[in-house]
Amino acid sequence: MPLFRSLPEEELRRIFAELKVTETRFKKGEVLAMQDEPVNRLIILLSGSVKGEMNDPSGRVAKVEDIEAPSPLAILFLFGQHNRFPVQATAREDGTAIIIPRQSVLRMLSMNETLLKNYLDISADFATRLSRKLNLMSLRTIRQKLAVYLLDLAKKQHSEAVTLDRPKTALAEYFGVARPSLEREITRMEEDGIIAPLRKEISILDRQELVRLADKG
Amino acid sequence: MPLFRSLPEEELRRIFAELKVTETRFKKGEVLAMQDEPVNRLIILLSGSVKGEMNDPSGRVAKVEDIEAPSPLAILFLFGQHNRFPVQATAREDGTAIIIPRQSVLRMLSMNETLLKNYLDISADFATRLSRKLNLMSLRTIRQKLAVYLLDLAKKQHSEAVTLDRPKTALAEYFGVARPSLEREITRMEEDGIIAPLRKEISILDRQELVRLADKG
DNA sequence: CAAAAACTGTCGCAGATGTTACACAAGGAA
DNA sequence: TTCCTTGTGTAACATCTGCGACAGTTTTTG
Repeated sequence: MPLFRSLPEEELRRIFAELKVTETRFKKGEVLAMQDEPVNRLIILLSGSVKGEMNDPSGRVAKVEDIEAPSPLAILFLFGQHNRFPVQATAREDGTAIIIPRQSVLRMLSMNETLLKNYLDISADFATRLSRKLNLMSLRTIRQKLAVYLLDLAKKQHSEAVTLDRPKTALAEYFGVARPSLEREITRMEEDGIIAPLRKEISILDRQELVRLADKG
Repeated sequence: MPLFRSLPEEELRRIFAELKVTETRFKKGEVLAMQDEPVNRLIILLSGSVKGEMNDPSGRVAKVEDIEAPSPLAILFLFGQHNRFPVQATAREDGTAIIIPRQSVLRMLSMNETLLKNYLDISADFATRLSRKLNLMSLRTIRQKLAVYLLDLAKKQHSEAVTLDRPKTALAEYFGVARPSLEREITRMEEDGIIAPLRKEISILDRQELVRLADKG
């Protein structure tokens, strides 16, 4: 559990003794937090997983985000003026979570500097992901997004032959583009000799060109 | 100064006495932080203003963000694993700032709960803005973005006749679209009887339709 | 005040993307 | 295994958007 990393168990126990902390079980399909509901408590997944959905009033579901235990929900929005859940959080499977009211979180963080550091680190990591995605979404063309994404994957996987970390369907959704459009662009980059795609495996043939695309479009 | 709001001056003085805090002046055009430079200190603008730019290696400038005093820079990225400035920060005019090393920020926050709360509130507000922009960028069409943006403005300004809070040039950039495309869409929505635009003043004629667009596209 | 810079409004065309539809492959569940 | 769900690959066509250019207006600056 990243939030409590490096904390001696007795210290943790001492802190918890002073706080209002609830542990709860939830079942698959249960709604842990409604969209636009005020975030007045920190929900930390201990086990299980949760999906975040934005519901159109038209009934359909829009964007999706998955969160695996152990991880906090909406930690970036616990404080501030407009602190509301950006998505509806629904359990994907049975699991457990602990719930800490905002005021208790505040007290908890001021009780232990390591804990505070952990909290800030976790928040910053979420913010970084948010920022990265925003950068990706700001790119004009699908080709450009692909270039950035592939280079990023190659870096993470330390290889010029990358394996997509999600199905292309999900990747298209992540990019905010239509799936066939993404496929088409992959095909075109293959025709241009930049990559060699095979299902989820994509080899980078012309790294220089990818870098050029990522930088300049 | 939001970060130190509700803090008695003597308390503030007591805290500062224990920390490494530097005050600095900067001149117009000076670079306060390079893009991708590690964020190992908190920079708080006391006066003046700063622009954030992403530089393409091709020389041109990409996205822009403006920050006015009093406000911290890159507060969301001070902690965490990949803590680097997302943009280059350049002074738009002469001004002053205080600089606090990361470690001192940590100590400072654990010394006073009000200060901690302020810090978390400010962070959350930035995260909220980031999240809102991401949502906007995720919308497929310019028409949809406009709908969401106008409804948001109308809410903030408590009126159906809104005044754009930035030039259309800047709005197009914020949307990540070409300016003429934005103008065209405004014209079309006028032709459709949804809005009545005049320079920066835009009256909402058919709110229902706007809401429908914002929800479903 | 005058000049420069930034902003607004509009065209036409080329290119990028969305949409819908279909066929097939892969993987999981009964 | 067989069914069923999800993912992959491709095509044609309509639509949306980007781009460059230009003229006119407003705002800023010296």
